[in-house]
Amino acid sequence: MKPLTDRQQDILTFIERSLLQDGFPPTIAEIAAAFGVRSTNSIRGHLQALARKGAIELVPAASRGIRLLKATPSPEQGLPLVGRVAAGQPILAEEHIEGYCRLGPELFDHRADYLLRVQGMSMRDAGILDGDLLAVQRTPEARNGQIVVARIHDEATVKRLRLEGVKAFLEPANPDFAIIEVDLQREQLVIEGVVVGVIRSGL
Amino acid sequence: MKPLTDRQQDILTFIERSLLQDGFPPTIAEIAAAFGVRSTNSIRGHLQALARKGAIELVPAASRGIRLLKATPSPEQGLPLVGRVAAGQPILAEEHIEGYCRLGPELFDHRADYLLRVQGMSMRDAGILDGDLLAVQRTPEARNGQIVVARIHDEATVKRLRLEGVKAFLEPANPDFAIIEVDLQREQLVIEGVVVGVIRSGL
DNA sequence: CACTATACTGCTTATAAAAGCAGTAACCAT
DNA sequence: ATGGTTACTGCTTTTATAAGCAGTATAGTG
Repeated sequence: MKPLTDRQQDILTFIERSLLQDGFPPTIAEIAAAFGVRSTNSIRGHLQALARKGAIELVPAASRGIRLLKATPSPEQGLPLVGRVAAGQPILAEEHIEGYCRLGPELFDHRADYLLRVQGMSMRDAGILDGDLLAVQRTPEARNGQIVVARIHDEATVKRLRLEGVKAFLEPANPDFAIIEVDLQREQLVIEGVVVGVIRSGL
Repeated sequence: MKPLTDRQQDILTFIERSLLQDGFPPTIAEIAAAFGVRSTNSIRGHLQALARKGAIELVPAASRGIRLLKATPSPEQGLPLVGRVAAGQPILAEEHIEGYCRLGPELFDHRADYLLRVQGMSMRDAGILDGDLLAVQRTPEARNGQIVVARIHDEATVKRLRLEGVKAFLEPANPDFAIIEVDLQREQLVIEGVVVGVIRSGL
């Protein structure tokens, strides 16, 4: 991150204190008033600079649309919740992160690194339903029979892994879906992580 | 503090989650949109009720001027995890509490009060398996079709609730188990809470 | 020198958002 | 019945706020 100017640092500190005191971020006009500046435009420039440098995020057209990125208001921000995973992009790319869930990574038997929202019913019989959140541990290694997050043909999928010699099978837990067969000598199978837990909130 | 209505509780939870995800509170219009309500006025009423009951504070004439007063109930220790429930004893009796799980009660669509460990496979087809943790909201009211924690003959059980006149049916989600029929005129059915989420950690 | 970044003034404009007013309807308690 | 609370619709008005445009001044840099 590029270094902040003194003025930018002061403004950032003011935003953090406002957030703690008021419970919500200040408006641009409030910042200007606090610094004795008569024009909001100056502050806007500073905010845009802070956004460029990655210190904050500005939500367009939203009042008080300032989001602190680096400084976490609560010490533990929780696990990142990943939504749709686009083809050809890493899972933890920032644009996929829908939010953060405050839960301890040690809640599960194995440490979870992030949460992934399930799409579809292909793992129904394993008790994994559409819309569930999967707690995923980020690891390239998976054992036979584990439920994994795999990437095949640039598409992310959740299946049970079965390894037999040079072939890998990605087995759904639902007879309505087909087993995906991968010839490891010709195709690439990337294991993004193993599923260590399930969370369902839509009840 | 006066008890909140279901609607008020839902809105409070939504505000908490917005705050965690966005970094600032929602506008009244955003809350209305999230709940599919066409008039912002209804939400204003709810917010004023929440302010009257001391759950939030409203900053007049300020956009997103919602301040949470009651910080999340157990910020440090998390939700209590209840193990086996003995006959004739309240669920949250201290001797049943196995431990505390560090997760925010606002993680689920409705606020969870405690976690309960599932015994048996009677709700298998609802994606609830043996050993899962259920997030339970403590309420004596349940709607038709909700999965509830009920107490019948001094024994706690998790089933889907179906109400038909003076009879209540506790339906398992597994053809291997029998439906429990309760005549409300002769027997007492105590609803301990409704299931608002599922957590599975043994994967 | 031209060129860029920082830091500001002083307006205007568009819109986001709170606040107000007048209703309807259901439910509950007295 | 009567009043209170909850829960909503559908408008209008007012103000809070972001965003845009046109400038000024200072300092550093190749």
